[in-house]
Amino acid sequence: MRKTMNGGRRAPKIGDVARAAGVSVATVSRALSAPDKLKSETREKVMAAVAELGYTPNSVARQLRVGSSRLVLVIVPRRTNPPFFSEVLHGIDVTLAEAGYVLITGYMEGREHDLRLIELAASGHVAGLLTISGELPRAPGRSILDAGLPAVAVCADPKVDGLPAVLLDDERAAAMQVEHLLSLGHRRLFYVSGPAGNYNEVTRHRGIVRAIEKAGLGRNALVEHRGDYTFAGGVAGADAYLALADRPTGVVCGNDESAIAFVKTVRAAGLRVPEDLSLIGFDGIELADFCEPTLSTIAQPRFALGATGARLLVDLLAGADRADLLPRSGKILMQGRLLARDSSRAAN
Amino acid sequence: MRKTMNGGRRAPKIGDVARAAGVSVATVSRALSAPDKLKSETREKVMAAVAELGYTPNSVARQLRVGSSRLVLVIVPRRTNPPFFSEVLHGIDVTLAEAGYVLITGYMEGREHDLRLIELAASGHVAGLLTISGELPRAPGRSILDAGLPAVAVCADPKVDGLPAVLLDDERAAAMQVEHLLSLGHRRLFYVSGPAGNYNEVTRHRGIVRAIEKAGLGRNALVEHRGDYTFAGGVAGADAYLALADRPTGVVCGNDESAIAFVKTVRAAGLRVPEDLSLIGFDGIELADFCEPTLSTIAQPRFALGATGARLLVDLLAGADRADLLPRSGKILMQGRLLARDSSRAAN
DNA sequence: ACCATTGATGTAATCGATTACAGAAGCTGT
DNA sequence: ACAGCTTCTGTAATCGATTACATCAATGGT
Repeated sequence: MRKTMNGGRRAPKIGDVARAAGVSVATVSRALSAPDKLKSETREKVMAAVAELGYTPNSVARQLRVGSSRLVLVIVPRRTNPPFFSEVLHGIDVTLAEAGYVLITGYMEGREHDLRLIELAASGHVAGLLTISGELPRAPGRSILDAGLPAVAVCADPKVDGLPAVLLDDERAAAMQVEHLLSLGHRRLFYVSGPAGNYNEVTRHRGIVRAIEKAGLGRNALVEHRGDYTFAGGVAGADAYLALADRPTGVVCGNDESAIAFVKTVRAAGLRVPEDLSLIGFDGIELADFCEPTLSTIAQPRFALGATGARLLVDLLAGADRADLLPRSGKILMQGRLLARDSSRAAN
Repeated sequence: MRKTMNGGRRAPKIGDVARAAGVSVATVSRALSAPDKLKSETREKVMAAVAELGYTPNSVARQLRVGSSRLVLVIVPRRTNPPFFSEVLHGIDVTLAEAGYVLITGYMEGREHDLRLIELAASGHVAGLLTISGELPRAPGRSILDAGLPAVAVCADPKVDGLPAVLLDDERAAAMQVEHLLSLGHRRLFYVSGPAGNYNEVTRHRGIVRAIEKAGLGRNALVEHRGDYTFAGGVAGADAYLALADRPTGVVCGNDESAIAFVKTVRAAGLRVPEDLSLIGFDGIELADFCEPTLSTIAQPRFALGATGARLLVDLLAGADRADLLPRSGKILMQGRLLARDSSRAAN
């Protein structure tokens, strides 16, 4: 099989350009990477030959020689919320591109497959790593960090000790959910949580409890129900809510997906939102603005989370000192934004 | 800056392994790529040293030497439906991994950024290309195909002449929408289309018209409204529908998103689905099963589309003859599947 | 007129693997 | 014991760029 298909011509190499321009390969290389070291006359001669032949440097060879790559591998878990992460990826991509890097995504699927990602990282192709779930591919006796690549976690508490992270200030954001409902006059709240032990859940739960304490309400102002951030979990939460004798008028959901399921379920049971109960979600997904009624929620700064994480990695790759970029905790917290929409209104 | 962080040790090279095992570099290389050419005793000695040192071959060097890569670049347009494509990507990823390739995704953002992708392809890092929108990054005077990489389009009509493609049989699928509603006894249909000129729209429209003709109904059995596959387009379509004096009882939507918007809008106007009108969407997105009422639709075989496209590329990369893998049209068509749910029922 | 200095370019070593070829070792049959 | 094989392993060329160092020309100062 021919290696190239464009008319049988093989890709031009630096030597071809040198010959065409009547100079040495060193001069061609310099024309491309350090143009001001050349006499402008020579430079133009080389550039003309480059354009003429359609030369693109073979960056595999370049990488082998200089030992550094312009590729950043972003680890994306398979089981995740695509609309949410697509916007985070966008922020990462734009930031990396501005800094001259190329984003490549590696999906974590499972054991055998993930080994491939570890090898990719160890193989010298990749300059740095980002993970958007806090997790990294693992294999028995091997870690993707063995290769010594700089790495940053975005949007999640890193499962790896000491990994720098950029994430939402979950405690504050959850407090904002509570404060919103309390400010509307609701005095008792129902909470559909995330899965037990989950970092987001633990942190947000703390924010909720503290906000209630701070408002001077007792612990019985909060009725909790264990959810799991899924649609089905929202349905189950609503069923539990409907079964209560004395229902709180405010509902805090762990995310928008379960909030939408909650609304759908209580409406099917004859309750009206927001007339009978006010509800607030978490995440700010697109759908939250399309559903009926539109959903009050806390929007995560998705683009900014990705962009900030990527910026941090780029600075690390440039050799900046970790201590100069990060607080001692190793975590940069970003703030959520309250979107007050139709699913919440003043208690009567 | 130190290159590695794992205690200052640099990554072991093939020479280090050779020394540790007391053999030559050629033997180490063979132990890894052609184990049966070695005496088992030697092989085990080498493998022990490999494990001991935690050696991973530098695939940048390998690639430079052998001239072939195991990376496949998947071109993903930024403006696209993430939940839909994430499942397609999954199919691609699994298939490529089985064949020993690694998937990397490149997002198309716009001119300057896309140039980076062209350079990545020309740089020797990449073995082959997949596009999931039919489009490829372009820059003045350059095409990503100049590098001569094998390429395949999935899920879309290729905008590039002669690019092999794997896509849905849109004409048949659209005909299935019509047949479903006709079989339920609806005799007049309202159609919320996709944007004018769009390949999917043109092809599906043909399927709809032919299905109606085949049923012996006249052209006036179909009322058409120009949509654009968005939520807002669905709202506008519903408004047009509501303004009709004599409303058809069957509604065909170009996709699920606009179908959901349509339902929401007509219900707000007091109509009931499916009591007053039956409706069918297109795509089979998750949400179609969560909304109220659950949406009848045509599910695209998303995983299979990705897997089949990736399989095709892998075969091409292995040197298979294009003519042996593809029909003369250059397109492999896959069938949609009817999901009859609550939004459609027998006409009364 | 000559040496020192600067600037521009060329020569060749280098990155870390793969692999053609050569050479060594072990067998077999006579 | 030796030619003729086979089987295994080692030596060194190679992939295409970058870059340290060498070379050469031009310039300036005295």
